[in-house]
Amino acid sequence: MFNLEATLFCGQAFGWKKENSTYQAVLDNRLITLDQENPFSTITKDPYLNHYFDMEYPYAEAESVLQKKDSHLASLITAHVSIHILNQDPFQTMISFITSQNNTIKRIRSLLEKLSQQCGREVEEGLYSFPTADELLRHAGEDTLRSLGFGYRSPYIIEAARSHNLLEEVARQDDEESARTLQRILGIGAKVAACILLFGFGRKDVFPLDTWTKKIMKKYYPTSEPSFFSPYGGIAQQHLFYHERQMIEAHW
DNA sequence: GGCCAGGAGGCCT
DNA sequence: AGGCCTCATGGC
Repeated sequence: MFNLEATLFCGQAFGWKKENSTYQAVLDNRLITLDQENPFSTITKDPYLNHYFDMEYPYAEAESVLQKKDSHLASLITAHVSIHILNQDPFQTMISFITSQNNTIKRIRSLLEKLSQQCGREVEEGLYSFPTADELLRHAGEDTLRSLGFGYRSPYIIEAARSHNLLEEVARQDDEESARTLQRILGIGAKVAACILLFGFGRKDVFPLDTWTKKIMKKYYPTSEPSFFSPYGGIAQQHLFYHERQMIEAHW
């Protein structure tokens, strides 16, 4: 059991939709439908979903270590129950977080959906898979991406698709070296590289530093660095980020 | 209500 | 330090 809502909508994945009383996404050319009331039986029965939702990772232990480290995080983890880090496809993760730069979650979701419609396969009426690198390059050039609204990120996405073979190297390298490898791709800097490693390669100790998490560090941990949360920086970051987003949404 | 800056989970030059 | 695509948002 974990917090599915937080896991799906706290900014690590952009393809899930809340539809009637279900959550839906296309994963690996398959339409996945989870019942909001009872999603976990579906997940645990399906080996693919079991891995996608990272059910094999010992979250209880990681959370316990983080809770002992600091009281702020302790209360957040207690409140959130458990947020999992999804094992997403590395290529999809790379394109998604290139798209995310200087952008809002709403627009990121919309852009990636358009990209899937343009380049992916229609798995069910109106529902498209996320394209592979080859599919993307076959069905879209820089001009197509610009017309879809990707703006200056368009050449970055083409470049990343052409460089998708680097992802195999990344998988074999440690956190620091793999971050450097990713940053060889035009349009990928330190922040986007960190997101790809955490959300596409399960690197639980990578802590993406962006405008939000920098503010969070300044506010709650003015004398600490993200390495304070090691070896679970990525998990800590999810709880800190999710909480800060909640505060803003609650303000409405 | 309409207009217009400044910002949005960065990165490049 | 500035510029970049585009769009939703808030301030006048």
